[in-house]
Amino acid sequence: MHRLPRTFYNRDAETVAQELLGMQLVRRKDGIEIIGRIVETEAYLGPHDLAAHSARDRTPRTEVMFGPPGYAYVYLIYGMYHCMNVVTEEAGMASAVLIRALEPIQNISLNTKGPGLLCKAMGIDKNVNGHDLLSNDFFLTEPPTKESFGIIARPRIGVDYAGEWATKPLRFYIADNPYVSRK
DNA sequence: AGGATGATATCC
DNA sequence: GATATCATCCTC
Repeated sequence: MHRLPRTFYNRDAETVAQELLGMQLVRRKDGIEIIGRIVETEAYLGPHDLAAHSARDRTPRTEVMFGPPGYAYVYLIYGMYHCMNVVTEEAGMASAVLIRALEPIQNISLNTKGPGLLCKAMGIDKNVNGHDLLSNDFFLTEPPTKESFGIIARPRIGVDYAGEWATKPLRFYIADNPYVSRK
């Protein structure tokens, strides 16, 4: 199995968000290999993107977003759920891609339709914030067999506060996939 | 439509 | 130190 290289992540978030569709997220935990296929993502472009966490000042929470590409940015939301992002672009460019839904591939029994639920299903929490995604226990790969699919672009979810940025089509999902969180 | 639930940012 | 806010999900 071949991990995605650092150069994959060192591109603009909009491109990475689309190319992550169909890729597999692998997590090795307690001797078990958990695998999910990414079916839905959202791009957060940087400080100029009013929906991105990095649009506010650089803080301890968002520090990872400002770092080099290929690292996990994980944070607690609404006191109960975690959200997982992949940091994109070179250090200093605070952009990232939110993983919003997975199709279960291996060792997943819980619901993975939604950013909070997929983190719960894969055992992703703040302990892996800042984790290198070119590591041996938490990484992304290309699927063994490549399949073609349509990509749908829609406005991002839960960012109504972001003015004109709320309506930009930066949410991407695989057409007709039953594991997308919502249409 | 409203509640759970707590870290974080932003005020005083 | 206090409070408003949240890139969510579930139940009613």
